[in-house]
Amino acid sequence: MQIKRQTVKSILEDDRTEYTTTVKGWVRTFRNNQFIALNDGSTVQPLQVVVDATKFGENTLKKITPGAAIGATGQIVPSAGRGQRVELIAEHLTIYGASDPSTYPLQPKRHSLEFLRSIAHLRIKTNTFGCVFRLRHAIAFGIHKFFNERGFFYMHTPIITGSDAEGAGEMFRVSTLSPSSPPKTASGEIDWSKDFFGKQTNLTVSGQLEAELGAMGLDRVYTFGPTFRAENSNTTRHLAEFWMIEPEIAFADIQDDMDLAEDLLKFILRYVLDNNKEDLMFLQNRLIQAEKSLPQHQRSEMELIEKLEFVLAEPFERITYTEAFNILRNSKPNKKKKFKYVLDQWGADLQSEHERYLVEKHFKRPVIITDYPASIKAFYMYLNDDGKTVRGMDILFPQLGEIVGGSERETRMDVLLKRMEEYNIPPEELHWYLDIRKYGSCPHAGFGLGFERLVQFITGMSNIRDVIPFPRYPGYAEF
RNA sequence: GCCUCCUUAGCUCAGUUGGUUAGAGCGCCGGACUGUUAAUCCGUAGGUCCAAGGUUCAAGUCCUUGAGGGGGCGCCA
Repeated sequence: MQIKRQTVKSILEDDRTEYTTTVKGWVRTFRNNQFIALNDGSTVQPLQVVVDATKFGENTLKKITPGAAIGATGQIVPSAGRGQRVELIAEHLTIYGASDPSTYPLQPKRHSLEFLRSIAHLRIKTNTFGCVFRLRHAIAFGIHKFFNERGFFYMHTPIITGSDAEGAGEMFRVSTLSPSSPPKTASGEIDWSKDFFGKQTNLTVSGQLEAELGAMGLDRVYTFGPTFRAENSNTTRHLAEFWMIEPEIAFADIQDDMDLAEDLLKFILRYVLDNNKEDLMFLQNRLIQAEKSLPQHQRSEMELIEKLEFVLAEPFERITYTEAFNILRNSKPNKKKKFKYVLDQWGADLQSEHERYLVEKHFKRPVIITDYPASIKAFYMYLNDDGKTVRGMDILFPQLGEIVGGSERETRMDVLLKRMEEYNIPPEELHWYLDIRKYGSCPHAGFGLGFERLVQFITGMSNIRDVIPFPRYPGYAEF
């Protein structure tokens, strides 16, 4: 008789016992020739499958090894041992796929994250990465839920772009021309008009400009898609391929923009605390274990869940660049020249050491900095009446630095054209972007949220390469 | 791109001022085990000490170059 398969999660959440069911998953350990810890990905918790060795042949028992894919049918009963509430007494066992223990790289022990990164195709089977990727899903789902509940429309902006004026970084070229013998023009240069799209194209670095077009008709939209930066960035918080959320709201100013961003971040924290407590608990314990070997002053001040609840409960600090600059200029590390970059001139960009001082030492909470000097921000940000600051805002988080960057957009055609000229962006490149200032322009604002950085913050994973299944970064594009 | 640290068994690591045959835990392999929780117990095997060159009577250990990895910085999300 075929019995419908249940997930481990649904069995563990069910109060009933004394019923027959089927589970399928992967063996984590097989203890005492008797107890299988079975994980099926539905939860970090394993289901204990109890095997009576006398009922099954040696041929079957020998294949129950770490990593093997098996199915088990039997009674769910209250566990006779400690450590789990219920267990399954196996009546039938099916070996779907054996796993050669002499070569299987995952042992029932702690592996380094660096080693697991080198076997990214298998690390998904571990508890740590199971938790990370379940949380990654929950965060993505929560983001869609948040925007849907607020009447936003999910907008798909192009991944291949013919515009090279997005201004957010170095781009990857997309081309079907032969790299060794591309067609040439009469003057000997590569003839891009012969390329697939009839022009030079790249992978997008941002969907913002197209999202602005969307907001001018749909009122409130958001993008959630992959973005690509060909920057040679070697840090724990940069990827060459990452996912970004970019809402854009019409009839809104920078205050509305900040409110939206803070609401979104808090909604997501609430959502994962409500729905992924077990995964968070596991990652929290993992961090506590990892920090035991560190000296006291290097350990986290708060545990993972405590940190998430703290950020959820407290309002983000909102200050202008000028206020931040003054705090930093008068700060101890600045006066004692402990900063690598000592601040003295208004207009200087804040370095990560400054951002971390504000967030981790001075305010001890997320900080939103607004009204940056125009010279260090993008051309599309609304120029304030002072003529030297723009209505941009960055949200800074502990450890990560900038997690959100946004602004109220420049809507005045003359000002926008002047700013583009300063940035050497030819107006004809962005004629469509300028058109929305010509036809029914209105105040609007938006921001970009780095998805992986949010996943990093919530999971506590220190390296961004460990919160995306198959990371891409300079020199690395495996799997 | 810059700075810095690291690379020893399948994994995680130890290896003293350069000195005999390079060690441990886990894993693997063989055996025991019907209430285990990274199970436990007994036994065996397992090494191009990242690579090349150099210094030295002698190099895992010192020097040079290269490769790979970690962390920090810059760029940003």
